[in-house]
Formats: sequence, structure tokens, C-alpha cells
Amino acid sequence: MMMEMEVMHSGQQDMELIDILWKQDIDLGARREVFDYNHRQKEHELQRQRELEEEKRLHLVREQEKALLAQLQLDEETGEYIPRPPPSAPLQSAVTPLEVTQLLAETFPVEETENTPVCLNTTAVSPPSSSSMIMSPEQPALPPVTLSPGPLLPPPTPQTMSPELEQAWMELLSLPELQQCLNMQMEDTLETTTYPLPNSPEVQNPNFTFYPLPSVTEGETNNLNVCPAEFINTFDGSVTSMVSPDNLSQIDKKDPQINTNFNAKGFCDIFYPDPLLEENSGQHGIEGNERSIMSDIPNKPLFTPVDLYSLSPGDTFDREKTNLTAELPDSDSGISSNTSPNSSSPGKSVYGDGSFGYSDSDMEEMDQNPGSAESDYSEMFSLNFQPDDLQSGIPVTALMCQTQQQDKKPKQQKTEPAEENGHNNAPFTKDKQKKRSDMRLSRDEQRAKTLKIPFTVDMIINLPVDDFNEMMSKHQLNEAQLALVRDIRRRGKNKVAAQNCRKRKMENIVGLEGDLDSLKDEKERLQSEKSQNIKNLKEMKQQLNSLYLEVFSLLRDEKGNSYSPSDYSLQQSSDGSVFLVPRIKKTFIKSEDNHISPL
DNA sequence: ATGGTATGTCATTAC
DNA sequence: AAGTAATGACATACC
Repeated sequence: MMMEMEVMHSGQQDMELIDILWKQDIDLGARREVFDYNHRQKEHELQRQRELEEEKRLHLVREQEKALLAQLQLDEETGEYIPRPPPSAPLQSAVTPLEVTQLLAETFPVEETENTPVCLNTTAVSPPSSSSMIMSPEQPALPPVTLSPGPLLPPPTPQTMSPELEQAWMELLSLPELQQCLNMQMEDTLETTTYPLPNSPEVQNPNFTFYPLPSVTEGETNNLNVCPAEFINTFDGSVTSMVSPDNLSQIDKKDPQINTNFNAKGFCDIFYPDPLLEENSGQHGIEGNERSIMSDIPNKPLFTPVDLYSLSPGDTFDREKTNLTAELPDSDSGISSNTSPNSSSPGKSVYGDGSFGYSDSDMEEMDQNPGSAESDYSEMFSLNFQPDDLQSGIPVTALMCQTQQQDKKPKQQKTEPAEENGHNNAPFTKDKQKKRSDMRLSRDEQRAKTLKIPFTVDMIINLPVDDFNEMMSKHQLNEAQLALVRDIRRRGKNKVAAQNCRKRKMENIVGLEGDLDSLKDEKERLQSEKSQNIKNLKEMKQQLNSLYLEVFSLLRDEKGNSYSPSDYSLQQSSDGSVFLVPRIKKTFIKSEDNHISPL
């Protein structure tokens, strides 16, 4: 046992080291689960041993608390368990050790808790007891009456808690190990909603009030080691017996999974749970059952991811905030970022959400677009971005899309944090690209919704002038709205015109390219025809020349001599007769036409 | 980093 | 003259 405790303690030190290192690595993008997982892998065998040990102890604890609870009855007003009078506790002596019941009876009134042994608290901060604090292995031991108090009662809040409980809660929060676990949960981007500490049973354990806080850090292991098992059991029994029924029932209804997890995996799996599993189970528990209650409590907002980061110490919130901002650079849609984190959490986190509720493009647009309409957009935006919206937790862009997605909204709010944290950017960028094209088409639509234009963009753009004017005349629109409607109509028509223009231009280009091709073909054909004609002409000339020479060679004068082709030429008159004409004496020959002998 | 492409928008002109 | 179409030019996002 001593060895185990020491090993456990060293393991916790490792965990703390990992915590520190991980915090340093936050900006490098290192995720906590990696370290936790490796750590768990290393300590897996040790954990198994501890689990077996723990299971045995828990079994005993259950038996005891069953008996203890049987001795308690619910105070309807305070919601606390109070010891039953001895006659009404028949199980008391049957199951519970006498010392336990005595201690319980003595310590249960808050005023008397100074009798609480130190080792009780020590067990409370030791991992096994911590797990039993959060888990509810004691649930089956609850009597039926206390197990089913009917509708869920509000969890203990600063408003509802008694001062003792509140103090106990604060001190509990300051427990080093608990803080470690809380830090893990808060620093882990996925482990958010399993933050049930305000509801934790031990919160209402007055014993914690008297826990010497400084000694916790120093002596937790020492006390652990020296604490007798019977005291541990006693403490556990008292703790569970102190649990108010509403808390128990909440735990029971909130996260039944924890029981199984606890038994199956042990406390390490609870404190370092599988992120997704933890996320989902926690969210269902809190948001499903307690949203309505918690949302009314300003100081206890829902532990949605962003809220947790807003609660987490140091740079955690800023880091997450910037991450969110970076992850959602284009929230034209107004969907992705706005639905998840802030629906029910007022205050800082909401402002953070609001600050990146508008997309860059939207802001740029508002800056870019001159004119009254756009300036009014800004006005509207600033007006819309008011506590009213903050209360509802939905920024303007979310509000704009809210109408489109009202049916999806509740589910999204539950699932999206897990999804957002669960996967990386790759799917998101895909969606973003899809949404981008879609959203760019509907930019004017969003503007119209921002200014509450009572027409659809489609109507504004496509209605004929008369219908459009009639439609406009039926509504009283202010200057900005009128300007926006005009701009929408102009832009819409111009957009179509540009599309048609480009289409025509392309068609013209294609037609001209076709013309060019056909003209090239024609040119080629004509060129080949020309060359063929030239060839034919040349051939005919050759034939004519041959024929001429042949005819000329047959001519003879009176003396029977042949004519020289260089001195004479053959010419054909219009009536078809052919004359032999001397080349040099052409004019002379003509003048002496009678001297020429017809052929 | 850079060039090409698609698209939206604005200014101007034509109808 | 007003409304609309056409189109060049520019900006932006995306590949």
C-alpha cells in the first residue's frame, strides 16, 4: 500500500510536469490528450492494480453508505440529509459499523464537523476518494425515497448553497489535486462539460470546511499513508451520506456513464477521460438536464468549451479565443462559430464570441461599401450587438442564420463543440469552401435580413418594375432600407447582366473561332483551286504555243519558202479569218492590207 | 509566390 | 427622363 501510494504520488507528479510542459506547448499546438494518453499508457499497469484495490474499497464503501443513507432522511426544506432518529434506522446496526454511525451523527451537523479526522480529508483528496467524489458508486446504496426526488432540483449554486456549503465548495475548489484535475479538464479543449463540481456531492460535505488547506499539499501523501483504512471508509461513508438527494439524483441522471466508467476503468479514466466520450457524456448531462436551470445563474454559466476557457486561468482563454477566431475566419454563414459556444453563457465568453461573430468579409464589406446603406448596416450591426443579444447569446450573424436553422439549433449547440474540437481543420475547410460560394451568393440576402427588409432578394431583383414598385409602396421603408433595396436590385440585375455578358462574350469568342476555322478552310480551298488553275493555264499555254508553231511551220510564201516566226506572226481577225502579219512592218503591213495574202 | 480563372461589383454607355 | 441592358475595368477568392 505504501509503495502504491508512492508510485501514485510520483505519477501525479509526472502528471503535473506534463501539465506544465503542456501549458508551455499550448501555443505550439500540442494537444493535451497526447500527453495524457502516453502517460496513461505508461501507468496502465499500475492503474490496473489500483483499480482492483479501489474496486474492493468501493464495494465496502457502498455497503456502508447504503446503511448510512438508510439512517438518513431528506430534509425537504434544505435538501440535506439529516440523521434519522435511532428508532427509524433499522438498518443502522445491521450494516454500518457503529463507529461510522456515531461519527456521522456527530459530524453531520455543520457546527460539529471540527471533530472530523484529518485523514478523512486526506482521503478526499487522494485519487480514489476523488473519484468517488465525482462518481456515484454510492447511488445504488441510496434508498428509493432519496433516489427519486422527482424533477431535477437545481444544483447547488452560490445563490442556493448555504454559506457552509459555499465555503466548502470554495475550499474544495482550492484543493490542489482537484485543481489539477480541473485544470486538466479546462485546458483540455475537449473535456469541458464534465465539470460537475458545483454539483459534486462532497461540496456539501461540511467536513471539507474544516480541512486544513495548506496541509493538503504538504501532507496529502503522508496522511494518506498513515490513514487507517477504517477512517477512510468512515469518511467515504460520511461523504456519501452527506450528499443531498438532489445532487445525487442529478449525478445519477446526469452521467450514469460515470458509474460504469468508474468501475471499469478506474479513476484515471475519469480524470483523464477519453475526450470525445467525456465531452459527449458531459454535455448531455449538463445541457440536457440543467440548461434551463444553469442559464439563469450568471455566475455559473454552462460549461461549454468557450466558457470553460473563459474560466480557465491565464492564457488559456486567450489562446482559445484566438483559436476560435482563426478557425472561423469566414463566418459569413454565421453558423459555425456562433451556434456553439455562447448560446447560454453570458459575460466574457460571449463578448469573445461576439467579437468574432462577424466575418472579416462582412466587416470589410461594411467598410468597403460607401453610401448610406452601408453606413446604416454598421449602425444596425452595432445596434444589434447589444446586451439583448448577448443575453440570448446569439450574435447578429447567428441571429440572421437562426431563422434559417432554428430547427437545427438545439442539436447543433450540443454537438458542435464536440465536433469542432474533435476534428481538425480539414473538414471544416471543406465546409467553408462550400459555404463560401453559397454565402457569397446570398450576401445581399444577409444584408437584407440585417436591415429587416421584408422582401426576398429574389423578389427584389426579379420582379418587374411595376410589381416591384407596388411591392415597395406597400411597406414603409426607411432611407437605408430603400437604398439597400435599390442596391440589391441593381447589383442583382447587374450580376445577371454580367453573367449574360460574359456568356455572350464567350459565345462570341466561340463563334468567331468557328468563323476563323471555316475561313481558314475556305482560304485553303481557294488557294488549292488557284494553284490548280495556274497549273491548268500553264498547260494550256504550252499547248497553244505548240499549236502556233505547228501552224506557222506549215505556212509557205509564193516561192515555197517558210516564214520566219521572228519576222511574222499570226493574228486572227474578229470574223475568224487569220492573217500573217510581219512583226517589224506591222503598221506598214496594215496600211498595205491588200498585200497580205489570206491564209 | 505567382499566374490563370471565375465571379461580383461599379462606372459608364447604349438602348 | 427613367429604367434596364451591356460592357469594360477592377477586386477578390480560389486553384
